Amino acid sequence: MEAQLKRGSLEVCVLASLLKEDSYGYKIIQSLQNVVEISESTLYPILRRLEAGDCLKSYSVEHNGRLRKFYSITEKGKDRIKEYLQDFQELMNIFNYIAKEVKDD
Amino acid sequence: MEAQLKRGSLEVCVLASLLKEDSYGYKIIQSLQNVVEISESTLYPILRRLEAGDCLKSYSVEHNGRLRKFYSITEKGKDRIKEYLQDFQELMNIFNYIAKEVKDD
DNA sequence: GTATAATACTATACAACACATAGTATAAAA
DNA sequence: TTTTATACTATGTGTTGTATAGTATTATAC
Repeated sequence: MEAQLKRGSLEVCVLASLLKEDSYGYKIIQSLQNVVEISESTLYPILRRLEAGDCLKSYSVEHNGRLRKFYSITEKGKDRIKEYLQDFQELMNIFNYIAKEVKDD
Repeated sequence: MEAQLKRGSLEVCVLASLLKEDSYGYKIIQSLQNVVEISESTLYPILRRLEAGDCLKSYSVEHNGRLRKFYSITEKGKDRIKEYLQDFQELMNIFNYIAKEVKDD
């Protein structure tokens, strides 16, 4: 899958993965494996950006002597998901147009 | 609509608009108005990129003393559209996952 | 008992692309 | 005669997915 097409969706995908329960970097990657392949170099910057934008809050929990950083979604994060779902309808318009032109050709 | 979400789709949208007949910048913007709002500053770079990538060919036609640049889609351009339609299925997976998580929450 | 894999991050840098802004220039319409 | 429509080019910016590299611990396999 072309990288450009994922733009805007990956962040929201990460947000959505935190709706049911808080999680941390490594586990998020695992839990999304069936949905989309997301590497560490993609995920961690996303987590930091989302936290900087108040869509996520984080707290650290000690685990085997090391700190594990957990993230939880905020109300703003939930709003962000809703906006995405609406925006995607517009993207579907574009997709439908392209599919139609191909079919008619 | 958030700009990032359009990434990768606009180019293909322009390609698809040229399937039925050749066209030129200004007219492409008009013909896509019902599908997606695309400005000059977005379209013209796209046309140049697509031509540089051999997805489009161009030729100039004199019109009212000025040259009007027409674009026609190439086989490579058509292949590009097909790839997009496939990639979009993967994007739908992401969307469906997000919608599901929201619903279950 | 040592090498490998899994866990769990941070930091730096790059490339693609949507879009803003500005500039150029002609023709038609008000 | 001023505005609107037509029809482009050029330059620069911000976002974001991803590559690469580095750090450090624990568990598993040979």
